[in-house]
Amino acid sequence: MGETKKRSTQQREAVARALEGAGGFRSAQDLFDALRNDGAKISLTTVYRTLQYLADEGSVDVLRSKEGEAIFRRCASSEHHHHLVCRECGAAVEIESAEVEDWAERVAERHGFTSVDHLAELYGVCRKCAN
Amino acid sequence: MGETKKRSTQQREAVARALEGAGGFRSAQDLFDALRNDGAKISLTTVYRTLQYLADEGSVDVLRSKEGEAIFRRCASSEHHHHLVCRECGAAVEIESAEVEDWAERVAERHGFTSVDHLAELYGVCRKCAN
DNA sequence: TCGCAGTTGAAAATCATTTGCATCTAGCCT
DNA sequence: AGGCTAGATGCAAATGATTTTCAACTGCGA
Ligand SMILES: [Zn+2]
Ligand SMILES: [Zn+2]
Ligand SMILES: [Zn+2]
Ligand SMILES: [Zn+2]
Repeated sequence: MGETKKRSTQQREAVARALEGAGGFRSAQDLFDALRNDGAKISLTTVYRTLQYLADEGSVDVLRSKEGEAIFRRCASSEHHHHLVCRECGAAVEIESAEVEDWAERVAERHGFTSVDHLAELYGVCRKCAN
Repeated sequence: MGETKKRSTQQREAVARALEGAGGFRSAQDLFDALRNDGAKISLTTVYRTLQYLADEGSVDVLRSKEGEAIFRRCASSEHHHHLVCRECGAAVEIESAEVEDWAERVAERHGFTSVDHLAELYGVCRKCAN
C-alpha cells in the first residue's frame, strides 16, 4: 500500500513542458493536440494519466469549464490561491486574497459549518482578447 | 425564432416538487431516484430536460460536484448569490456578500479584464452531518 | 547488462448527458 | 365534450469526456 515510485519519462516531461508553455488553463485534449503538433509521441490516455497525477501531487490546478470538462494549469504558486481566467484564451492570473479567506471562514463559522474550504474564480476577457 | 410555449405537466411539477423538497444540491440521478421512490412516473431523460430548462430560466442554480457532475438547487433568491454547501448531505445556505462582489470587481479592473463574473462557493460539513 | 516494477498505447468500458424518433397529451378551438 | 396540434415524454442509441484493461515496452537500480 506504499506510494509507488514515479519515473521520469519522455511523455511526462512533454506534458509538463506543454503545460508550462500554455500559460493558461487547458483541457487534456487541448494539450494532447498541442503535443501532437509538436511532434510528440504520446497518447491521449497518457495525457490524462499524467494530468491526474500532477493534479494529485498538487502541481497543477484543476477547474471545470462551463461545459464541465476539466481544465488544467501549471501555477507559479503552490499555495492556495484563486484565478482570474480569460474566457477566450484561457490565460490566467493567480490571485491571493486574505479578504476572501477571511470571508469564507467567517461565513462558515456563522453557520456552524466545519472543515470548510472554498472555490472562488473570476472569469472575464483579458486585455489581449478584448481586441 | 420566438420562445416556444411551455406546458405544465405532471413530470415538470414533480421535478419542481422534488427539487423543493430536497433543500440542497442534487444531481439529476438523485432527483430521478427520489421521484421514482415516490412512485412518480417519469424518465431520467425528462428529469434532465426539465432541469436544463429550469436552469436556463434561472430558477435553479447549477454547480458541479467534485466529480464533475451537475448538481441543482432551487434557491429562494433569484438574485446573484453564493452558497455554503454541505459535502455530506448537499444542504446549502445562500450567501450574499458585497465584500466578494467588490473584491471581484476590483481584481478584474486591476488586471484589465472585462465582462467579468465570478463563482465563489464554500464547501464544508453542516452541523447536522458533523454528527 | 539484467530484471522488473512502473509506464505506455490502443481498444474497450464507464458515466453523465444529449439526441432521434415514434408515441402521448395539455391547452386551446369549436 | 371532442378534436387538433404544438409541445412533451420515454426509450434506445449516440455523444463526449474520462477511466480501465492488458499486453507490450522502458527507465533505472543492482
Ligand atoms: Zn493556480
Ligand atoms: Zn481562497
Ligand atoms: Zn443559489
Ligand atoms: Zn458574487
